[in-house]
Amino acid sequence: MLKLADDIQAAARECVRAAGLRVTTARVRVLAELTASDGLLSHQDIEHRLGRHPMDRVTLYRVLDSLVESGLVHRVSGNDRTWRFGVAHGATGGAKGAAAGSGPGAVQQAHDLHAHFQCSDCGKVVCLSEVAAGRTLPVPRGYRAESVELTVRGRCPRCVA
Amino acid sequence: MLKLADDIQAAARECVRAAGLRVTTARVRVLAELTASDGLLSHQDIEHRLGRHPMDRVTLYRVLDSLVESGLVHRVSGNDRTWRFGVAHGATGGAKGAAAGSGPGAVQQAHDLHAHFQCSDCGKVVCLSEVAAGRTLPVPRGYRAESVELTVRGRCPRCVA
DNA sequence: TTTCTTGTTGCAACAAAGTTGCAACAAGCG
DNA sequence: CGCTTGTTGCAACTTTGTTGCAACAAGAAA
Repeated sequence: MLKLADDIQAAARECVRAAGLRVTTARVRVLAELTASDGLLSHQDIEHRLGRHPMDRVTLYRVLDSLVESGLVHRVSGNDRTWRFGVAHGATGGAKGAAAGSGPGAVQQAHDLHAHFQCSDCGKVVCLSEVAAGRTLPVPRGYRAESVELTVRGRCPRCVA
Repeated sequence: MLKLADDIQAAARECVRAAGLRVTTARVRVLAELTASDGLLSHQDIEHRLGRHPMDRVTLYRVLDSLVESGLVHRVSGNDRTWRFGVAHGATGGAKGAAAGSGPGAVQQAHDLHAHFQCSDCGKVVCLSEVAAGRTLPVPRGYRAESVELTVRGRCPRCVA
């Protein structure tokens, strides 16, 4: 357990450095937390997970900003008006995969096609790995499409009951 | 022009009543404003459009709530963390064109497949009418899909330049 | 190791967005 | 016309995100 946590921590540190950012404890902790989670985390989720040794709200905002900007993390807005953050795949180099195997949702693709699932009950968001949606979509003339975001809404296993 | 505005107003009034809600000026004004707009409107947009004779912020929140709950209006969250509101298709029975009655019955339309376009520059959101996306999407086992939301991001005609 | 530079953190104060409780009011019904 | 009940507006509050600034630490160089 602690071993795994250390692995994630180390991988996170490596990622932060590789991204050309200064390796600060704040960044490493946040990235590690995101890596350890199975779903995307809201700002508040992260604050909770930091438990004791909390970090200033402002710092968390700025840390997330820097991680997103550097491409290590991506940001998704669910339909509940809150941002959620998750590690951009490829970023962690499989830090978690090494320990957990590549289960469902292990692969995330380019930013071009985000596919997510959000539970309409508990609000949890997870990445859907391989949803092949038509890449070319008809938009009215005059509009220029750049990317597509696809969100499936429904119940997660926990809330299906 | 004023004629058209009156038509929209009257149609809105009719819709509110058909939805089983009390016909109040606040509701009618908001619904008319949404009907008259070509794109979706944020909370703030609506406040602006109310111009003089503004309405209390709280009231606007509650009016929008009631309209959404009754199915007259639908709510979309763009990627800028704000909700936008638009008349649910079929709700106004084409009030913008012909203000006659489409009868009491045909009020609500399928929420199943929302397709929207959001300009990454100015943030404007419009409904894409006929985007046929595969209805069946593969979700991990244990999850139950209920609806799909599809958002295309790019540049609107005004921001393409 | 020590020192220096520069990006980062935490604090305080602020701004924006949304919610709650309550008294006054008006829509719809008889 | 008057009654009942849902609606409105106000004030106060909570949540969420931002800005300016002084203190601090990461990384590189001495």
